[in-house]
Amino acid sequence: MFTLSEENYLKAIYHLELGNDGGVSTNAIAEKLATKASSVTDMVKKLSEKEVVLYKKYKGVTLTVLGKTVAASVVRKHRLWEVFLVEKLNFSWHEVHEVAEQLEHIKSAKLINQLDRFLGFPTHDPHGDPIPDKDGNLKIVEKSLLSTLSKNESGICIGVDDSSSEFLQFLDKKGITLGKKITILDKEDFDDSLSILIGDKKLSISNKIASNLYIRAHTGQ
Amino acid sequence: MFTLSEENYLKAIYHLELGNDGGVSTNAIAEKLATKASSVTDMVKKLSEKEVVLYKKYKGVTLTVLGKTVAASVVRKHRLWEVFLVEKLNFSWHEVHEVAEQLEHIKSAKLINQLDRFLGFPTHDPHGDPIPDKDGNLKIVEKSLLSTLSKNESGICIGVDDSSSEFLQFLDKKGITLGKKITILDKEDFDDSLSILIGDKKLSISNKIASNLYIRAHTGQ
DNA sequence: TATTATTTTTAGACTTGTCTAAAAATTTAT
DNA sequence: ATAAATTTTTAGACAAGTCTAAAAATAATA
Repeated sequence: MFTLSEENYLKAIYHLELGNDGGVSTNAIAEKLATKASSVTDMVKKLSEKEVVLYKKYKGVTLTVLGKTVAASVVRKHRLWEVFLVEKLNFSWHEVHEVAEQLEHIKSAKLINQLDRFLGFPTHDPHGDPIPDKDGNLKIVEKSLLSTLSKNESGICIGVDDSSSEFLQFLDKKGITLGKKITILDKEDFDDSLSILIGDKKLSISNKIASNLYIRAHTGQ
Repeated sequence: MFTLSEENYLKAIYHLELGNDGGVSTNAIAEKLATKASSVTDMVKKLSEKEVVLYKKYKGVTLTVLGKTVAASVVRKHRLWEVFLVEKLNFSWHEVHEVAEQLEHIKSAKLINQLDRFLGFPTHDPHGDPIPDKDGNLKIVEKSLLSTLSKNESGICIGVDDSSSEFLQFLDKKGITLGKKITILDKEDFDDSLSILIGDKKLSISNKIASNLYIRAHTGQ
């Protein structure tokens, strides 16, 4: 069994490993968890003894298979709870993270299995991130940043890169939500801003926005 | 803000105060929380500084108004989550306590308000215990132990005194659930066992069982 | 009321998770 | 390749919450 703190470390390492390919550095973990490098060293030693990470002094850490399973289960719980909050309790997508950070540590296999069923076995959370299955496996969906599409191409909005509360609220205001079809009407060479069609509305968005929106290719119609 | 431990102490004192009228003793708290008297003394001092309990050495503790509010809010959360688990996630009433013990510490006013609405503003948990409202007030329902009814009297089963897993599972097996009408067919002087009618079934139950079931008087029919 | 028994508190220690400051290792740059 | 900069680890300290063992206060009893 793992403490709340241990679970948070495993989750942080899990997320960092998805970005970087090699081992994860002490400083990277410290930054992610808003703690100090010395604290990370201490904890990483403990996790190493529990055989959930591989650790060599000064060489960073990697999750073991066991560690990856534990981390994925925490992520699974986090994302299922996010779906619950949005679908059942009328939270907006920018409000769910903080609460899910607490709920993800509740220990009960039955709870999470029944929650999964109650929600209809969702595959993605309200930000478009995939929900690991019971074995910790993620369904990979082919996705591209909106900013990489060319004029007249279109796709379905399936997620965000930056999921900060500010960005999500901005998207709400503009009417940009998951599942909506987006078509590039025009690209401005000058500042790389885009003119897009979303639903039946025309919008102009900056390149910064377009570089934070994930799109699934939309074939036909 | 209160820690998980502080909340558990406040909740324990809250429950003990409902039984006893005067102050709550150190040993009583220790027993309830399965901890040592010395630990209780330490914590009680801290709670006293935070002005949630009144404490005089060797004289026991009492909740302040603030303390009572905090404790009631924890109990409210516990019981709402229990309703959620039973009504929405198909838990049996004997399975909910352990999980609710964890969920009751999640901090989010919006979460609990929305959960309350989602559940249809329930007034009682799956064991028949009343759910405090937002201000911490309980709706008192006139209730009597089944063992105090006389022959031919009847009532509605509204709760249990002993909510141990074993007892709840026993009731399940016998088909005794909340809301069911119970009529006393006969009382046995010899061992105070009862012959009762529940639904359309006749049952014989011991006095020990009858002393753990709460009944609301049932007028008419 | 004096003595015994019980309850409660104090004192000191331990664990978990964190921190600061300093030392050691590694990486970068001259 | 040596010096400077950065990263990481160690050493020692602290707060929260718990424990054991001993001391102090209260309650019960003869």
